[in-house]
Amino acid sequence: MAVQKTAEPRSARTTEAAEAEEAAAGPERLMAAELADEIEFLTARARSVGSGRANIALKELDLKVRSYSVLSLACSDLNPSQRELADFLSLDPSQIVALVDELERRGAVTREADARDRRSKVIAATPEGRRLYKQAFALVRTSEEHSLGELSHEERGQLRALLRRIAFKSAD
Amino acid sequence: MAVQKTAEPRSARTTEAAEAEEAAAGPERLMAAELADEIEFLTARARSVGSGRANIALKELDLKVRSYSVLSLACSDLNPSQRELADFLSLDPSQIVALVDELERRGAVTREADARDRRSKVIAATPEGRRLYKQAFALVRTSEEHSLGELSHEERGQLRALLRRIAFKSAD
DNA sequence: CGTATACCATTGATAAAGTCAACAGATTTT
DNA sequence: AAAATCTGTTGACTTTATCAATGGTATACG
Repeated sequence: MAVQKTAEPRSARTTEAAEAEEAAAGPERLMAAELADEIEFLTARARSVGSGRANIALKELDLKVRSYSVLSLACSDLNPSQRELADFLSLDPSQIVALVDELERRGAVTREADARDRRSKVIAATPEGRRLYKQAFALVRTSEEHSLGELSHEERGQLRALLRRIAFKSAD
Repeated sequence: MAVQKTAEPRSARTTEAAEAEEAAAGPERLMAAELADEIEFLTARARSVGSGRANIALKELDLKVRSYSVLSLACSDLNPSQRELADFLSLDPSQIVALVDELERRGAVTREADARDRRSKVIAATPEGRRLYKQAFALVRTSEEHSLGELSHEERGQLRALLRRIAFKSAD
């Protein structure tokens, strides 16, 4: 119904500018701006669309990328502590508390006191947590596939390697 | 359960590990986790550290990456409307209102009614806004330089190109 | 023509996320 | 043993995100 024709943005033939390119129209007319060359802006936008999509996909499991990330790390055999989760996920320790609370309430993870340092608690996934993770992983996988669809396997490798270097710069 | 094995958990100064470089220990023990291979996670973390640093740098001008981005686009000669800013920056239109309000209050940008479509307002930078942008750009530049320090010029080009493709996927 | 529909900027309400200080228990340092 | 540091936790508070509703404007359609 009523195809909204986007009303020819700003480049409407202004008598004089007739020969100009015929409106790249899209919402991406601004790609010509200087900002669009800044890697940090592109990173921010990429993550926005990516995690946005992932959140939608995860909704059917009542998860968000945040809780998914915690669950994922809990499923690793690395026995992360909450502090490590906070550092790794760039979150405040208090936010981890809430996320673990929720996952624990759902029976997906457990807090077990670390024998070596009784201050910290290691987060581990329950069998049920692992089942949940499997499903979530599949959804995220599909979502990511959708987001990175245009990139070849090799290009993804490049991108991953580059991002890893800026995401985990040594202390400074 | 009772996984007391797990090789070398956290500290445990096992006599033999002494010769190794004193534990890469860092908060990045978890890089071995599956999550660390997901591009979207890396993207999220990269933008977190990046915009975090940029925000700190911009504080001396009383700007944030958000307001800086708006200002930057206002300084382009593209005459963006608020709607376009919202789309481009992945923000809600109502957030743009607040950001433009602030910049306008500071005399950095103006809202001028679009002659072609009186619903929309084009955001343009004042001379003072351009001066402010110049300073901000320098700060962001330095900050970004600090974040991407390890990447060669060529690698930055690759990264930029790859990010652009996933940040601006056509509609879907 | 006029009316219905869609759009833009704006406001306001509400939820989610981020930031910070303080605190108890545990560990390390001195 | 005392001081200093760390971990998880709570709570207050700010910022950001999300969504519905509205007035003014433009387009579509009959």
